[in-house]
Amino acid sequence: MLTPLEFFKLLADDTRLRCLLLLVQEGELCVCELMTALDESQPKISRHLALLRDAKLLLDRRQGQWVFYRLNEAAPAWALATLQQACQGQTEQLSAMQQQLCRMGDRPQRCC
Amino acid sequence: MLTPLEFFKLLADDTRLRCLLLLVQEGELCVCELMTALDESQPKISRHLALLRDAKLLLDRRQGQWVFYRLNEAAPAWALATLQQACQGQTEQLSAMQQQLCRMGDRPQRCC
DNA sequence: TGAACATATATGGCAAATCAAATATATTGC
DNA sequence: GCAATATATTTGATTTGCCATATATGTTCA
Repeated sequence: MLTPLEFFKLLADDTRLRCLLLLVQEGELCVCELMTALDESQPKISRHLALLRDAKLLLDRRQGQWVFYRLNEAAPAWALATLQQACQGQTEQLSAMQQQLCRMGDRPQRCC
Repeated sequence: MLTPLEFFKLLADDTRLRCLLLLVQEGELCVCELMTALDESQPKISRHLALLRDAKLLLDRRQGQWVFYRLNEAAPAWALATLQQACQGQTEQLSAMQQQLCRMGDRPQRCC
């Protein structure tokens, strides 16, 4: 079970926090989309997503060559609420990342 | 201005998190009360409280030989809401600390 | 009054532990 | 083989705790 301390340690990193908040807004993104939106390297993104998945904050699914990550709605209610609220303290950075996403060409199709 | 990242870094430490959550519940406590409730050394408590005060999450006031700390209600709304919610993920640890407080003899009187 | 002492809190220095980035390499599916 | 993703290793930076000590307030008593 996720404790508040473990949860806040996961949020206390810029890369992980930006991944989480962007996923709160966008619903589901693959690693390459997160790389573009955050402008970070692939191993860096992948490693941090793995930590969030191990803590059961994120769920992943493979679709062809892509792995899509999304928020785990079964996470504790207090944790989900905190993520929602953090978006309000980060609006400008979030919209900058969303613009990066929109400019990205060849985004993978979602299905299933 | 406090960013979500800075805020979560402050919460990502057991001593600071327990201080904050206990202050959310109790309203105002001095250093020696926090030492008793958390069972931690005086320099450790003092140093972490100073970080929280520097970030303007806590306010302090001196009354005689004691320094009382309390939550800064002027902190960002999303931060205050997060603290409230974290209490819900920490109820058993919080009540254990409150019991420690109740057992403490010679607690300083508040005034002003 | 003021000297000596007690209590409460803060801080500086240092060693240990933790965390994150970069690079190289491995795996998986087409 | 290629594209997308995952993992291991090394290295460097940041954080934390502990100890000793400093400061600040209060008390006692001559």
